[in-house]
Amino acid sequence: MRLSEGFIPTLKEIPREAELPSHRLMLRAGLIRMLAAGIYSYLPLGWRVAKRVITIIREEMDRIGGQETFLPAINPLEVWQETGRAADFGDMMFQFKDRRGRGMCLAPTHEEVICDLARIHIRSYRDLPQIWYQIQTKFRDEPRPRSGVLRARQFIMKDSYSLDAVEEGLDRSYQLHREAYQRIFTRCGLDFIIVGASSGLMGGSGSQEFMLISDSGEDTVVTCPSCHYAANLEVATSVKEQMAEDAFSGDTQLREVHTPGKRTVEEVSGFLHIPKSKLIKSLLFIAEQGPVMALISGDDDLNEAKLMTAVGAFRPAHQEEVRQICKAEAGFIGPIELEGVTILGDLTLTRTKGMATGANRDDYHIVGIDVARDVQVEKFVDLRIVGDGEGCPQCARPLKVINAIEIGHIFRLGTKYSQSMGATFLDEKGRENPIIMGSYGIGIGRIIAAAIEQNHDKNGIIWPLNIAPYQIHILSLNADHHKCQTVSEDLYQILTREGWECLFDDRRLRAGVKFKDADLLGMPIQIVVGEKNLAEDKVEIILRKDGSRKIIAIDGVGKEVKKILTQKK
RNA sequence: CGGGGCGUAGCGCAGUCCGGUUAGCGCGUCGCGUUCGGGACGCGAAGGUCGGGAGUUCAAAUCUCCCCGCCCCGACCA
Repeated sequence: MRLSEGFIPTLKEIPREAELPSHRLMLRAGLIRMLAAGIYSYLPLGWRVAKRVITIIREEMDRIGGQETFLPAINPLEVWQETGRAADFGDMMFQFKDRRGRGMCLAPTHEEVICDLARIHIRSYRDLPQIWYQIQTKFRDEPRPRSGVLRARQFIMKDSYSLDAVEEGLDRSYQLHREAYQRIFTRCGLDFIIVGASSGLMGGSGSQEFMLISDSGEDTVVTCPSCHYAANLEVATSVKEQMAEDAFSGDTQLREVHTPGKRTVEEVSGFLHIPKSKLIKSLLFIAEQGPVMALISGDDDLNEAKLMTAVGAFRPAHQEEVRQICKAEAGFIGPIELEGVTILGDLTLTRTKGMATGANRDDYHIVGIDVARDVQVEKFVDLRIVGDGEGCPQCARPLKVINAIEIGHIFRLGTKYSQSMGATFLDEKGRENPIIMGSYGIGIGRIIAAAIEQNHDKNGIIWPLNIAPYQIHILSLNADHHKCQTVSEDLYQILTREGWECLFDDRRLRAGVKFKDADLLGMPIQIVVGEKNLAEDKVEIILRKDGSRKIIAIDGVGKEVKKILTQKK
């Protein structure tokens, strides 16, 4: 492609709306343009990258026996009501009515559609296993789209679904995907880790995420530098060291103390002169089953994902509800002598003594609590957020808490969807069973953004070879210099004929502009054709990756390019 | 949804507090000339519903109210 003819609008100045390096560079290099919040057009260069990524994904999916389909982006709301996810997604789902008034939506994902196909066509265990996948635009009306293409409202996703007759089949399908994903991300030039994850709205018995470590990431993962433990913060666990000493002993004389106006852990701890770890934070939520109180140590924070796992969907109680249920203001509430509330305690509190918490009476706290003796805890579960430096649950060495970008997620769904939608098959003995499903997603836009996050410098993008929009960028430094023009033109023709994809900067612009654009656009190889070297029938080859330069004879270019591009593959 | 910021030429911004010439600057664009290996220079030109609406006023980019859009923090996030 000639830059003089191409639609590759580069930007010298940083667009105001962009903060992340990847977002800025995607705009500056002319890969994307925003149409509305979280809704982007892919321009020719960006789309070339997307197509490369898609090709890699397609090859690896086909390799594990995946069959590509193309499913509707518009779905009748009904199928989403069957599984209850219309309500789960709520405002996240774009909804509208067709002309007959039928409820429709833009699909945020496709389990329901797959399940519908499966219940119509899968009859026998002989029809299984299956892996169906698609590469499609998905829609989610994110409450807060941000970070460019990383959290968009319309985005391209590869999603696949495995259908199996038996649990071991799911294991195999899951494993196949895991391996395919590793190959996909490796081929895209990404440096990633795999972490244990929460299944969230998807349900199912377990999932893993493919994560790319980056300060720009919106996810938080916990990793152990000593062993292989790695988990999303939502599900991560740890060994909390510091509580050992005085946790299981202390004053157990139960009594109320006057704590006027002392509401927060800070205030109460300071006022009563007891460490924060001896306080119990009592947090009131309204779950579907009714009010729930979560108890955690005063020096911990509640992990809402874990609470969700324990009690299902919930929301914080409103002020009036707190007053009504606990007879006191938030800040003075506690689990003791509390009627009609399900009480969940964090594991670390199980046998603690000498604790303090709210008295369910304004301006009073209770001290001298022996949790086992005094608190009617329904069950003790892990509810706390892991902190940096806490002990690894596997090897006890200090954990690290870091930011990451989620680029893929694989779920063992089980029978959640097949059961609610009646997707069943007959097994060898003629019994009807629900199909066992898995679901596996990859965000194409996220791969692109993540690749840039991981591969750029102050001058621009540094494309990994396999997903670079072009492999070679030829710069003809002086359009008025005859030899410069003919030699660069020849190189462009020859290299293209040899099968390389070339971007050819033949514009009538100053050299500096071309250098800057070449660095910004980030093709792996730059071939500089300029007067100086042409005097000796030579051109310069620059590797974008490390800036290394080599001056070689014009007729040696083909060989040199081949050498560089094939050794990297 | 809560908090904050922003909206003026294609892009980046000044002007708004304290109303008053013809609304500016840099980059980009177009024309002519000089220049030509890391975002050149000179001369000339085009380009604006000052996000939208209503109001106050002799007079509104500027003040008031309402609305819209975008960004950031938080909540949320298969």
